[in-house]
Amino acid sequence: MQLKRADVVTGGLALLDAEGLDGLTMRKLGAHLGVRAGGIYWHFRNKEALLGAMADRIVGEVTATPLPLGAWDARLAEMAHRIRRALLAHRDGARVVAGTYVTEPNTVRGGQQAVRVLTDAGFPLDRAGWVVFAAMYYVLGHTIEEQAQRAEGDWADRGADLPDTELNRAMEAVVRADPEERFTYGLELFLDGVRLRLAEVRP
Amino acid sequence: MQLKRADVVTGGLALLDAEGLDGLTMRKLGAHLGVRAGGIYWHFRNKEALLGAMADRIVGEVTATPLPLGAWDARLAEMAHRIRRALLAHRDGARVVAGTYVTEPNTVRGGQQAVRVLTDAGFPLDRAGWVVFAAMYYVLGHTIEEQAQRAEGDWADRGADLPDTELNRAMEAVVRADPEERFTYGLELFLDGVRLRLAEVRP
DNA sequence: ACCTGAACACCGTTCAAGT
DNA sequence: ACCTGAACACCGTTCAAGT
Repeated sequence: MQLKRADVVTGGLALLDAEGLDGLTMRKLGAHLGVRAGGIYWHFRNKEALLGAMADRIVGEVTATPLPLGAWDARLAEMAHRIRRALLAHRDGARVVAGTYVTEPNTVRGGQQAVRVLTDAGFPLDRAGWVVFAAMYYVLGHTIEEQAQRAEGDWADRGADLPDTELNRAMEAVVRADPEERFTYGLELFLDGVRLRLAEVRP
Repeated sequence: MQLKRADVVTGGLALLDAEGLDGLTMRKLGAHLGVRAGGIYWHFRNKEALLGAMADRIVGEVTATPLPLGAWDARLAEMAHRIRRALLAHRDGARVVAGTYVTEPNTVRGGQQAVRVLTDAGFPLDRAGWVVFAAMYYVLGHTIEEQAQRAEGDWADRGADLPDTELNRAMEAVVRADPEERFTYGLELFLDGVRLRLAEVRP
């Protein structure tokens, strides 16, 4: 059976889960697919293009099922949580997605959906775009660190050589906290700002 | 003259500016320093450790000059802007810093300073840590994309193949907007949330 | 203490040639 | 159309040996 573009993406994600982003090489992927490394280049211009397609597949989970109806802020929060979960579903998923840019179909669809949630609520179109990008930066940053922490078991020891001051203990407590709760907290700070702006525009 | 740890970091940053993160190799850095690649390993355990030291030097700019006195939110905003500027001062600076973790001295000092700004304002210590990390995710995410955009001149063409709908034009307008203005807007959304939380705790 | 020389075990990418 | 074989130009890291 001949290889299709989608098979390469599927194989890439399987290899990603098995070896992580740093272990994802064209040679290993070729072996996994029963092909020499060079053969992949018939399907993808280069490794970056393949990673872009993988990223779009990961992000595709977000728009796979329709967003539940409800208040705009609940819908936006739901989207943010879905993105986080989609990224967490694959090893180094956040790093893969962070390294690619907006032009793939699922990513574009997701961005548009988020913008529409805001404009439907009365938010001006241009500022809605700014809000969506800003939120995405937060989600990516948070999840990248979550996965970095998950990868290295020795994260609890980070800063073990630091003096035991109240401040240092507070910093260490951050990385020991429940990631989901911490994610939600930061997301809500952000949404508070959006709510205020919306109240100004449409009182 | 013999090489010191600090010289390797300085040379690393010079090479980073010249070649970007992907062009920063141990061999090229060795050549730049008048040393074989292997020689660097006497000063740093591996490349990751070197990048960590470079990241801390970049971030060191933030605490180099004392924070002006004033309201807590103005001080926090000033720190965020300083971090952004420090990252922008070196090619791929944001990616370098995002790839390292909290334990280097300047990074720790900066984090502590930010936490103290919040606790001095009456914010509880543990939540202050959450806020500082969340803000850092936003700053890093924003600046990574800013620098990716700066690197590839063809960013304006991204999505040129997309249908010319109102939504797509809005998305494209985001990347064409003034980055500093966009950065400030997102930061303020975030600070609005913090202000609200502070008003709850200490009315 | 600080670095060289040389090797080890890899990379991404290209491209004539095969089927 | 789809892939092989083989090469090109690199990597990070290690380590005996030199000074």
